[in-house]
Amino acid sequence: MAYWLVKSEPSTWSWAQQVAKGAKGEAWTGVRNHTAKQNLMKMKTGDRAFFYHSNEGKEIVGIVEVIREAYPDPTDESGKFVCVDIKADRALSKPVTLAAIKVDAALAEMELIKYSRLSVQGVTAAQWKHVCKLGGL
DNA sequence: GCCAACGTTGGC
DNA sequence: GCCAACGTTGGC
Repeated sequence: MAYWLVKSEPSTWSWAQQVAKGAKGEAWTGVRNHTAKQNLMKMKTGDRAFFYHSNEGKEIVGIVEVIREAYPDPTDESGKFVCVDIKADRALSKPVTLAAIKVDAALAEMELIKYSRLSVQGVTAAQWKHVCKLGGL
């Protein structure tokens, strides 16, 4: 199983909205970047991803599960980009902030820090475990 | 195919 | 609100 991190501005799509969708999940649309698209294409059903709030909050707030693998993004008129369906798995009991990630040596290599603009990123197993621990899981 | 101009994202 | 990073566009 692979691990990922997806970013959203809460004003556009928040963790609370994702949770409200329940087990049915929701399409993760709107990716218009080829690097992010490549990551979406690699996602498998059952993979987990951190749900990160950009701009407001700037913290990892929960974990989602991939429930449908990449298919054409219905919101993309050009037909070039894809989306996946995800459902909320569980919330972190304590959100992990960007500030906390930045000062943690174990997380210094996270793409969140290096490529702050990339909206779909890969996370290593070691990083995943560490963030879960910080998050109180 | 190069590169300048411009737009967008997202942290501060 | 500013600015750095970086992707995209379009002229040549």
